[in-house]
Amino acid sequence: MKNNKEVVHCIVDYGFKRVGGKYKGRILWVLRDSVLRYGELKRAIVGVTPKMLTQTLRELEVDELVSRKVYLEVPPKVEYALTKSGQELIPFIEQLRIWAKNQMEQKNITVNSL
Amino acid sequence: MKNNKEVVHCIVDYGFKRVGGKYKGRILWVLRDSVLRYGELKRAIVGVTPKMLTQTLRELEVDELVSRKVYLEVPPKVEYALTKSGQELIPFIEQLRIWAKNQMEQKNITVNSL
DNA sequence: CTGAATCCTAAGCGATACTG
DNA sequence: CAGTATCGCTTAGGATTCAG
Repeated sequence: MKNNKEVVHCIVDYGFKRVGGKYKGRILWVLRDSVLRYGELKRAIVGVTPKMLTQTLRELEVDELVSRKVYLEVPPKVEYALTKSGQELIPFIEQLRIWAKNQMEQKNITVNSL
Repeated sequence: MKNNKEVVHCIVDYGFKRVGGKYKGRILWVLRDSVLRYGELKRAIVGVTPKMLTQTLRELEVDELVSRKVYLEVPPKVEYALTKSGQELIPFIEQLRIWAKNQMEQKNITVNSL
């Protein structure tokens, strides 16, 4: 049993808690313009384990940033998409991305391509 | 000795890593329009311990989001301020804050006032 | 006043195996 | 295909004390 009492100190705090953690930002970003299946997400988010992917998707679902649609087929098919709230987050992630891009160029940092 | 090899999977990942952690967002936000001394920051960021405050400020310094100015006086006086890169981050935090405010209103969430 | 040092806990995360 | 279950590690973070 998990104790879900989250202490929110201010509005900014609340906002960062929604998109914090190791994978949330990347997941929201890859879902920005396409609905993706579980396996597609798994391949897109390099390095994520099934456990963490599922866990993170559940949290995003609870916060209503991502929706989950199950197709009753064999083999199973599940699609993930941004909700309206999730989409509203994209422009701001885009800003962060532009900022990050500039920083990385200034500091000559390159992306780790496993 | 700490191993500083940070694995960056993509640009968005890099961006979130710069502002991630429990206090970075709040610190950047309170510094948005004022230069603050260590003690003032301590009072502003409710619940932070000196260890975490110092540690977080050091990380922000290394990333060059915050500058540290020491006055050689007795008693000591140290001022923290946003750098140019840090200031460039404010619009994005502001957007996130607006988004969070809407979310909290929709969900009837209130801020924890210790 | 502005921290540093130490010790400790919790939780986030990883690896692996298994299933309807 | 889309997940669970289990175990174990690592590290972020907390509590407290001390110091220039």
